[in-house]
Amino acid sequence: MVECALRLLDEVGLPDLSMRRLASELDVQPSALYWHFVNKQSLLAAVADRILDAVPEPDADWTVAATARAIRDALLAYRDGAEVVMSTYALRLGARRAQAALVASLGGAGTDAATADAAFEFILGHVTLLQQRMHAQSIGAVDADAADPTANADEVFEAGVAAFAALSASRRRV
Amino acid sequence: MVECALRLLDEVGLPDLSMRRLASELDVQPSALYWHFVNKQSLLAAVADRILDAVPEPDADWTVAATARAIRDALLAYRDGAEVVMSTYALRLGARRAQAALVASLGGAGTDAATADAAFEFILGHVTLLQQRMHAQSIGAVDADAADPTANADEVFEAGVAAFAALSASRRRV
DNA sequence: ACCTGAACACCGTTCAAGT
DNA sequence: ACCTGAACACCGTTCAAGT
Repeated sequence: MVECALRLLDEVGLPDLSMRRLASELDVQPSALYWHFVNKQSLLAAVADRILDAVPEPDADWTVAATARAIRDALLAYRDGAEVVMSTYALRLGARRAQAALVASLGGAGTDAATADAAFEFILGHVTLLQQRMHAQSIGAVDADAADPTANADEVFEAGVAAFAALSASRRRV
Repeated sequence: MVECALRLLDEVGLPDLSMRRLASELDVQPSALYWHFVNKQSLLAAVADRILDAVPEPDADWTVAATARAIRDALLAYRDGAEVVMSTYALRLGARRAQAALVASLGGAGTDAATADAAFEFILGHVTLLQQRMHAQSIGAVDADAADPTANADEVFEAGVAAFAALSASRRRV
């Protein structure tokens, strides 16, 4: 059922992922879904967890850049993946996993927890905006003369990662 | 009319900011709104621009930290402010203003544009998550024994800002 | 344990018609 | 130029009742 929701998300996007549509995809009445999940929020939280399952276990041998890229790629693997994770982040059902991976890469606990959180917030913001632009582009709701907005996404991402990696390196020197 | 939408947003939050509700607040039929805006998206884009109007003009004398804080505070000034800006960011109707301010603070054009974009993505991600947690808390949809999730938000924000400020400083040294 | 059927209180958007 | 009235095709969620 979460699998079906994940597949549907990738097909139609978050705005069109409705309980009714998911139900009909499962050949079931909409009300049937509420035996399995109390509401749509918790269904989406389960979907968000599944998306972040692709992030590898925390490992201190990974660089911040590598971990950041792994998280980014997990979010990019499904349409509107970042927005789903963001919208259910408050419930903290998954996410910890990704943050733990970042903490490990930053090389230490304690003082680096805040930096890991900040790095995670950057990644989520980055990918959400990127996926939004991808959608706007597919709709054609963008100036035709404007340059492909997703073209320099990698450059921006690397700039952000470089900032956090530099901070991490300077701390290690201390 | 945008003013009314802004006020309503702050009162009821983004999920409850419907065209129908806004219409009734204006003592008008819902269909009347569509003479002024083609759809809800463009109405929200206008609201997003209004939110970012509070960000000061680009000024090279401002530090990255100061500019970042100004943007954060503009987003925090209205309920769900960051989410509104994110959801309409693809259209690029405002946002440029905030990014220009960051570019100026980073002290230069060209090579720092990507860093400014990354910093902006961090701020948006940070505040979106913060406001989401604030909402979850007001609903009580969070473990009662968990520590106030907004408590260390400042620390996380400063850690992120420090990362971008450090990168900017090291570039200046070159 | 798991699902149906029917209802409740909503949505965004369109469009002829009014003034 | 600006708004109404009525409709269309949807929503999330609840709850008695079925099996």
